[in-house]
Amino acid sequence: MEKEALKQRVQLDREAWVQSAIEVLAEEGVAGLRVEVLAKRLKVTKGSFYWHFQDRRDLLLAVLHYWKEGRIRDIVKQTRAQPGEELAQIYHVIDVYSTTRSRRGMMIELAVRDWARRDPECAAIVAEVDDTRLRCARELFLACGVPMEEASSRCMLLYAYVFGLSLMVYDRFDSDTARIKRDIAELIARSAAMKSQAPPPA
Amino acid sequence: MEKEALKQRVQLDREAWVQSAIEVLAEEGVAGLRVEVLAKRLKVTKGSFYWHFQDRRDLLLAVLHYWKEGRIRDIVKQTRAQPGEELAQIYHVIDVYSTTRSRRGMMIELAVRDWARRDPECAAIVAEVDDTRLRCARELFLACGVPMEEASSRCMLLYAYVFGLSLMVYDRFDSDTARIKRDIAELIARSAAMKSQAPPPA
DNA sequence: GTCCGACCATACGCTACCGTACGCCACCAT
DNA sequence: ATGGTGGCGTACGGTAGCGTATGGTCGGAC
Repeated sequence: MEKEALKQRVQLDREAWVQSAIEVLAEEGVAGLRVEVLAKRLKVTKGSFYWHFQDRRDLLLAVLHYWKEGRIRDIVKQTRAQPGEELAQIYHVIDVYSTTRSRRGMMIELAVRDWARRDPECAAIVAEVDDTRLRCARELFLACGVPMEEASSRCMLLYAYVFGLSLMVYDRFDSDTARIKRDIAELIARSAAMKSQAPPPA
Repeated sequence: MEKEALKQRVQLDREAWVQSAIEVLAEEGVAGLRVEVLAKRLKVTKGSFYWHFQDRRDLLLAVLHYWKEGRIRDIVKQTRAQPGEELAQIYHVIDVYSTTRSRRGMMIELAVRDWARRDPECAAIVAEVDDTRLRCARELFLACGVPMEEASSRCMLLYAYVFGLSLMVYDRFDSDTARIKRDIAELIARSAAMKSQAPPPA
């Protein structure tokens, strides 16, 4: 019998630590990601931690790679579209990132990016993820008939917008932020070069 | 005679501490903004710090308000345009934020925004700054003949874009990022509703 | 049964901080 | 000159966090 089935309190492995670390990362940022805090959250002591990890840096790098793998998996899944559905998929991508639905994911994203500003190793990971994101999104625009250079610009605008949006505090600016987001999605996704001019999704 | 003139080592005041704190903030983020580190940078001990400030929090709030005042001053200056020069001014604003020229200012901006994600008091300050920014930029669009709702959307897109852009690592994506930035500026600034269709600045 | 190794607890030294208490000194007004 | 005060240094207690050393426990292989 598999041990996971009956025992509530399974032995921890690296992945359990990493997943818990990502939780803390989302809530507190890298600076708040401390060994003893994490151990307390997992209801063990750091004796366990230093069994699974060389040191704190070892955990951080594991978190980074775990995050990268997950992101790239999600990206290729999100940017896969049936022929003819590419524009709708673009709208979907914008929607996913710009609404509060995926708040947790965005918190992690922002924490990692802030981290990357001061850690070259982290910046390299972010560079990989961004490169993948931009290329995948560009494919969608290209499939819609947008020429290469414009497609590059628009997908860059797309991601810069969604990340930047979650950095702003705009409650007081306009009462109808939903309309603004819809209009912006239009501006980003809709090109004069597109063949299909189907209306955006409701 | 004024004492500043001859003595290299002037007595420190609150503002000197705050300015130095903003330096550290840009380099290390709020988490790295420690009293004793700052004191060492100013070549004094923390005995001095606790003379000028109640505690660390007191400094942080002072930094926040100093930053806010500076931002709002810059914003109103940046969004002031001669009649007929409004579109050029929009391009200028995009340019200022999206190039590496004002790297230092952007580092502070990002540090403050990351800070705001976990500190409601900081978030309130950012909200004020964002509100001012958005309203001032909207005026520029309105002056260009863009209707209210579209002006709101475009200025929101503008700032979200410039902040988001500085979070991304896109070196590997395209060799000609300058062209991409120009094209994006076009997409953000140029509306079909505009009366004047003057070409963008070189 | 016993032995081994995976997993974890405990205890320790060390450093970086925070905040406080208090002492020192230069300078200014009287 | 002298006392007061602004500005800073010094010293201290306390906490949080990193990493190490070492011991305990429990399950499985034999």
